[in-house]
Amino acid sequence: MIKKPKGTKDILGREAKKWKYVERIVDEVMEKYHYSYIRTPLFESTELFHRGVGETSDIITKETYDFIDRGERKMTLRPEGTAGVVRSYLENKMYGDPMQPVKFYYNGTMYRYERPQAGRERELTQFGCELIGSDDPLTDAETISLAIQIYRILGLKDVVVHLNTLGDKESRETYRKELLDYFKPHITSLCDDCKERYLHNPLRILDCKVDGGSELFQNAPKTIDYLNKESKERFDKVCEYLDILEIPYTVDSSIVRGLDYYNHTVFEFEVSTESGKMAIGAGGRYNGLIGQLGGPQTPAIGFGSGIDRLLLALEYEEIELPVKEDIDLYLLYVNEEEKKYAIYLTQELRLNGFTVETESLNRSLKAQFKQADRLNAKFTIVLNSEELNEDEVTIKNTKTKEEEKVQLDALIYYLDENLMDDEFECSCKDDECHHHED
RNA sequence: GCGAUAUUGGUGAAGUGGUUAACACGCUGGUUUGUGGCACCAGUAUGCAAGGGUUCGAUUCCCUUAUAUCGCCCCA
Repeated sequence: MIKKPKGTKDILGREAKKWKYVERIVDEVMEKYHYSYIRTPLFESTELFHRGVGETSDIITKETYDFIDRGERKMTLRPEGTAGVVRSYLENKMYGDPMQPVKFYYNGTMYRYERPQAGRERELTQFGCELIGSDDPLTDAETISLAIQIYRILGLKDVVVHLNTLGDKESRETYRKELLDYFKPHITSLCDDCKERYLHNPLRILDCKVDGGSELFQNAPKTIDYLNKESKERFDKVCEYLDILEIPYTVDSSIVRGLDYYNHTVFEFEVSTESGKMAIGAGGRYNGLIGQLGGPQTPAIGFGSGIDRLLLALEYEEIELPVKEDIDLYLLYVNEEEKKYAIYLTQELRLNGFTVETESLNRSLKAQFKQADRLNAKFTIVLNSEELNEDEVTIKNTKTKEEEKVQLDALIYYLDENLMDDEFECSCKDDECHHHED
C-alpha cells in the first residue's frame, strides 16, 4: 500500500466542506478590505528563501523542502507566503504602479520539513495578506483588524492579539545588546536550550518554557523600553488606532520574529486548545525585506494564518461551521424502464439546481433505501412503471415519512416549495453570526 | 536533529509463547415475490505494520525500519 507522505493529510468529506467554507469567508473579507487575490508559484528559487541570514538558525539551514530540478536549478517549496508575493511585486515592478499601496492576499499550501505534531504538518495551508508601500500605523491596525474580522466571522470570539514592537533597526540592536548583557551573569543558571539560544537566538530566551515565569525572566529588559522616540511614537499610534477599531490586544514583549527583516509592529493571534495555547496566525511589519531582495526601500506589513490550526481551534470551541452534505433527493428504481427514467430525471433535476443521486449499483430496493438513508436524502422517490405511465411519482419526505403523489410536471415546483424552509441552523446564537448571510 | 507511546479485518477494538485470533459496529444475503431504518438468522482476517533475530514453536519476547500520535528544538 502506498501511503501519504509524512506530515500530509487528505481532506475529504465534511472536513473538506469546512475548508471550502473557511476559504470562502477569507475571500469575502479580503475583498471587502480591498485586497486582491494573488497566486504565486509553489516553488521558487532557493535563494529567495535562503537570502539574508538573520539571527535564526534552523529555518534557513534545514527546515525547507529543497530540491534540484532537472536543469540543475536549486528550488525550494515555499515555506511561507510573503517571499513569493514580494518577489512578484519586484518582478512586476509594482513599486512603479500609480496605485499605491499595493494590497494582495493569498491562500495556499506551504511546505516545511518538520516533525509533525499537534497543529503542525509538513504541508500546511495558509492564507494571508501583504500591504506594500505604506508605513502608516493605520495599515498596521488595519492588518490586525482584518485577521480578527475573519476569525470572528468564523465564530472565534476569543482570539487574543499579542502585540509587540521590535522598533527600528537602531532600537533593535540596542535591545539585543541589553538582553545579552542582562543574561550574561546568569548564563550558568539557564537551561541548556537557553544557553544555546543565548548564542544564536537571544530574543527567544524570553519564550523559555522552563524558566519563563521566573523572576529573572520577568525582570528581563523589554523591547518597548529600548525604543527610540520615533519608534515609541509609532507604536503608540498603532495602539491608538486599534482602540478606535475596538480591537482588544495585550502588549507582549516576548513576541519576536525569527527573521531579521522584521521591524516595528509584530503580532500573534492566539487561541486556547486542550494542549494549551496555540498561535493560529502571526504577522508583522517588514520594512527591510524589499530592500534586502534588491528592490527600493519599501515599507510593508502582512500576516499569515494557518487554516489547519484555525479548524482545530473551531473544533476545540465546538463551533459548527454551516456545512452540510445532505442531498435533496434519492431516486430508486428496480427495472430497466424505471432506470432509464431515473437517468433522465436525475439530470433534469440537477439542471434545475437540486442535489440528486440515484442508484448505480443495481442493489435491492431495501439496500437502495439504506443508501438514501445514509446520504441523508431529504426526499426519496421510488420510480414505478405504472405511475410513470400516469405521469406521476410518489415522493416521500424522509423526515416526516409522509408520502405524496405528485404530477411529474409539478415535481420541480413541489421540491422548491418543500426545500425552502429547510435552512441551516448554526450553533452560534449571537447577533454577530454571519452564517445566515448568503 | 532528540524523546515518549502506539501499529491486530471495512471500522472500533479484546487477546495469548503452542491446534479453529473474542466481542461490537458495518457490510452482503435471507426471514419479508417492489418500499428501508426495528427484530431474528447466516456469511464476512491462510491474518495480527515490514524485515530480521531468539525459540521446538511468535501476532505475543528482542533488534531494525516505516508510519501514526504527542512532546522538545525550531516556528518564516
